[in-house]
Amino acid sequence: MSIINNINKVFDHRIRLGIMSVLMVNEYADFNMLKELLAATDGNLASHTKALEKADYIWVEKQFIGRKPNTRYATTTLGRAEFNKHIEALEKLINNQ
Amino acid sequence: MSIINNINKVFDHRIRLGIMSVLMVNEYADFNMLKELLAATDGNLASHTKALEKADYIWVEKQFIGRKPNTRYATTTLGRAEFNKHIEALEKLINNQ
DNA sequence: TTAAAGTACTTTGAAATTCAAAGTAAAATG
DNA sequence: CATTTTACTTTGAATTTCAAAGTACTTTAA
Repeated sequence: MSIINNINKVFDHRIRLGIMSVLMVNEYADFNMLKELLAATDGNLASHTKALEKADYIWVEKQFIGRKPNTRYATTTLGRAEFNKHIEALEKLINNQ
Repeated sequence: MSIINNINKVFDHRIRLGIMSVLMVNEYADFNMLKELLAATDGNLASHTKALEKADYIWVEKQFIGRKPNTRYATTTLGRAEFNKHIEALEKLINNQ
């Protein structure tokens, strides 16, 4: 078992780590909120949210606000658990291995 | 300025994060030590050390131990500084953004 | 009222990155 | 001395990342 064993590949990328960090403290965040907070381009953000969706770490809710489409994201139970595991592994790696 | 502004792209990958973590607490680590600690394949480890070298975050010393070649790595001053910045940014992101 | 510009995403495919298999060269083993 | 092992490096296929372009409206403005 290596020292990076519990570091989750899905959270390797800073944008995905950022999305999760936002969603750990906000019940929901919509596309534009994430886009602004992370300074990501549309296409880029879409692919990273899709990767987290595919892993079943976040889920997506599409609705209309007034006449405008709105896409918002939230963590799944699995996502929260995996994120916590990842953070713990990160701390262990950095502080004492 | 986004919430992931000081997250360093070079440290996004778990193997590179692992290499740096090892080298922050060990003055030197050789190829085989890193390979074992990180459970990486030869080619994979070589490309990640090369990436850190290219960024000037680590440097490489090639010597012979007895009759065998030995490649060992150590952090640069820049590497240590950038790693510390990264860790600080990670903590900020995870704990309060 | 309809043309132009903006919003909210999604799709696309080129570019960059990741990865392990294969290669190299010398050492150790039998 | 033939074979295997060690210590890496090279290679290029596979995967991932990225932003430009596309889609489907809505809003503004003439």
